[in-house]
Amino acid sequence: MFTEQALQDAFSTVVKRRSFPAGTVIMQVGDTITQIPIVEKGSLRILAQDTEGKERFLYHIMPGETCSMSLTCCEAKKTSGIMAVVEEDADLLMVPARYADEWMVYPEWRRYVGAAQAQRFGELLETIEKLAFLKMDEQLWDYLVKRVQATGVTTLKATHQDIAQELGSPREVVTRLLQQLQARGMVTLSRGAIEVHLADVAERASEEGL
DNA sequence: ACATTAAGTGATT
DNA sequence: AATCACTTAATGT
Repeated sequence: MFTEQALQDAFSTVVKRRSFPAGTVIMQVGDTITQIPIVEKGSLRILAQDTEGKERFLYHIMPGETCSMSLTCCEAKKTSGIMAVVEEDADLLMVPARYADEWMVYPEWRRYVGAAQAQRFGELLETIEKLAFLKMDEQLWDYLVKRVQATGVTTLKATHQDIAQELGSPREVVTRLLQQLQARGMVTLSRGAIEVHLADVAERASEEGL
C-alpha cells in the first residue's frame, strides 16, 4: 500500500483487517474515535444525527476511501459526530487513532490523509447543495441511485420507514413519492424492498438527448 | 388463526 | 410538506 518501508512496516503490523456484514453499525454518534476505518471492500453509509435521534443520509464511503470525519477527530480525541453503517458487506482496515496521528511524520501518509480530506470535502459540498436545493422527490431518487451504486445490487432491502428516517421526511411522504417513481417506471415496489430501474432510466435519458 | 409490521389513503393545516 | 387517523396487505409464530 505504501512505498516507504518504515511506514509500510508500521502499517502492516498495526492495522488489522476486519469484515462486517451489511447493516452493521460501525460507529455511532457520540462514540469516541479509537479506530480509523479504511474501506478495502464493500461500502459504508454515513449518516448525521440530530440531538434526538433523527438521522440524515450524508454520503457513501467506497473502497479505497477512508472516513475523514475520523481523521479529523483522532488528534483531538473527539467523539464522532456521525454514524457509519455497513452498506455492502465490507472488509475494513482498522487503523488505531494514535498511529494515524504519529504517522503524520511520513509524507506519504500525510498525502494520503490530505487527499482523503480533499475528496470528502468536495462530496460533502455536493450533498449540502442537494439538501439545500433539491426537492424531496429528487433527493429520494438521488438517494436510491447512490445506494444502488454503492452495493452494485439494484434491489434495495429497506422499508419506507427506514428511508424516511434517513431522509428526514415522514414515511407517508416517502410512500407517495415512491409511488410516483413507480408510476414513471423508475422503480418497482414490494414489501421491504425497492427495485431501482437504473439502466432503463439511463436509456430513456439518452434517448431524450439529456 | 392471530399478532405484528409495512404500506397505502384521505383529510387537515 | 407535515401530521393524524385509519385501512389494507404481507409476514411471522
